[in-house]
Amino acid sequence: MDIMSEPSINMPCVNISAVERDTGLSKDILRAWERRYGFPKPSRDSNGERVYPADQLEKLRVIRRLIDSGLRPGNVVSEPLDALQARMQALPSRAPRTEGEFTVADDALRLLKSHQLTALRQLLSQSLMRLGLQQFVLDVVAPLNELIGNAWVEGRIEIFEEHLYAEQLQQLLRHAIGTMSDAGPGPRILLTTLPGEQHKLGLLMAEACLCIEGAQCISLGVQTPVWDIVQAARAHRADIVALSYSQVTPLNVVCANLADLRGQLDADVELWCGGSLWGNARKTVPGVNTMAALAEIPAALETWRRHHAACRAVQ
Amino acid sequence: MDIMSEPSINMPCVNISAVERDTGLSKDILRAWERRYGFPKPSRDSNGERVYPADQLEKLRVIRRLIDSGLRPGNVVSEPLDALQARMQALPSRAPRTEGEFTVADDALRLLKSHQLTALRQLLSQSLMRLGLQQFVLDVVAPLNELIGNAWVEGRIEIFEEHLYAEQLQQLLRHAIGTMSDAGPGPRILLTTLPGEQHKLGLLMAEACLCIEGAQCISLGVQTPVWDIVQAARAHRADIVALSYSQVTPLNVVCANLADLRGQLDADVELWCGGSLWGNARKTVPGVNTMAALAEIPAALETWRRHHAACRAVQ
DNA sequence: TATGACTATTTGTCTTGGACAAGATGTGAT
DNA sequence: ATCACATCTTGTCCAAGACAAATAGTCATA
Repeated sequence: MDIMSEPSINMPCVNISAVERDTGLSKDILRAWERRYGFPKPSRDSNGERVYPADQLEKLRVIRRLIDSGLRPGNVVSEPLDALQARMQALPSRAPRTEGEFTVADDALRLLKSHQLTALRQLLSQSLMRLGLQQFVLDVVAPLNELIGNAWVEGRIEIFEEHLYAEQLQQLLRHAIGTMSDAGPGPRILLTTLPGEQHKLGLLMAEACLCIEGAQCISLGVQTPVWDIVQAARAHRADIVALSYSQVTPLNVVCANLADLRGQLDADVELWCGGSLWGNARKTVPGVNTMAALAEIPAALETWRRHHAACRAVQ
Repeated sequence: MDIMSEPSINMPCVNISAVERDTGLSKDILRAWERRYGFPKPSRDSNGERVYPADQLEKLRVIRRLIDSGLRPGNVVSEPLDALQARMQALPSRAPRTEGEFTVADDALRLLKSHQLTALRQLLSQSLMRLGLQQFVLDVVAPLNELIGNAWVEGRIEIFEEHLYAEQLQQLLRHAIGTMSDAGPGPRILLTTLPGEQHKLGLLMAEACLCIEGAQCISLGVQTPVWDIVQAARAHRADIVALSYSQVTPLNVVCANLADLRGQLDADVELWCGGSLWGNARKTVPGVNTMAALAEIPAALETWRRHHAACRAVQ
């Protein structure tokens, strides 16, 4: 008798910690949903502790994905599984343009989906060589990022595929940046993200664009606490602190953090913040230079250089 | 008035979630210790929620390390900080040899502390060229990691310095790995860490040692959920899934995760798990190959190759 | 002196039910 | 349309208790 063909009998049951691990939903959330929406509804073991069957875990994964794509728990948690799957199909797909420069990104996505890692690496590497780093970042990586992001919320690619993509691109960009001379005449720029922001790719893209323009980049990697950014800026006498954000962090949180950091940074250190979330943001923080796109970087650097030269002349 | 000389004024305060992130101690544990031992004793904000000052957080890190080394919470949590630091000194520190290979690590730490980034990069790069990748990883990076880790829990270096160090070393290792041919004849190895484990350096060190031995490494980066590891292993037909852990994750959690993953992975895929936490661990998980040090990797690969060749011969 | 069995203590994790603030949504006025 | 205000929603935190697994302590036996 095949053990795999009878899931309902041998259905593996797990405790609340395992569910937290597998779904990314905290214990508090799991208990709150059970109380409020009646799902999940785990059975209990001899000790009264929750035991989740595999099918509820599966449904939780679907719910997680729907919530990540913008739906609200109250609307989806209590619905049956087939209704949720129908909603998955009906998710709004953002107009996929298929213009000239985008074909590389499309090809890359196809290769990623079909797990042809070596070919993907080759395609990206060739594209980088052909276009040069700056154009590669602006015309290939940025659209590809968006493509991948869309595909993820629509459930067309898995998390591990997104991880894999990010890893490949990081290797490529890191390598390209590393081969440039690091003793540029430009400003000293401290690069990092604040706690909660894990996306390293945006940071690397910014670093690439800055290095090309001759800036001297010092990257702290991701998730540096505010206090440590302040200290690092002092220790390394940074002229500019540059942060990167993806869309996942709420705008209010970002603004609060920026205001906090601006208050603690020395006044003569500029604070730049990039990320696509500034595209349609009305909000602005005083003393912070926000950029919606990587393409704005060269102009910003030019402005800094002019301003800085003027200051020096005055002194 | 120098702001740096008065840490008690600008001492950053954090909530319980941040403490959980930084120390690896769960909210439940933090509350239980406060109830049982009277420490930590955070102040409360206007809403009655815990607010931990930086010095308590630092003490928690020291406590964490002492517990990991075998002491019990009841004996250390309620003791004053200086007594704990005295205990730290008395730890059976793995022979702080000051022999030849270690001087590089010492020099590197000095350069990091004095913010001489370029010199640090040069030192590490030269050391890599002189020793070769494998010996560099085993004899320089591993001890340096431990040095930095100790310095960090003892408050001798700042978080941003640790970030900076990790970033430099990642660049170096990534570059070195990238220049090797990636079409080795060895097993296909899927590399990643589980959610909660953010330390990428250990992963990179493992990747370096594996690639040198001719293995075909596919890195997913950090924090891949169990379910996605399983899918990735299938999609890329991995022979081995290799995980990396630093000390911050509790042994219990690690074992639970491993057992979970082992249960979901196909039976013919091996599961390897490396990390210094296996050094003094009595526990072992069935079906998981645990390694306390990177030096064990070549032998493990050799064993796999022999076993695999034998299996093929039988078929 | 070891080794094994048994008891006592320690310690991590789970439980319930309540609370609250920040975010999202709806509503009405300008 | 845009803004301010009121009203849900929802994630996170809290308290105090419970319990089982891990660990230490005790004692008897080989």
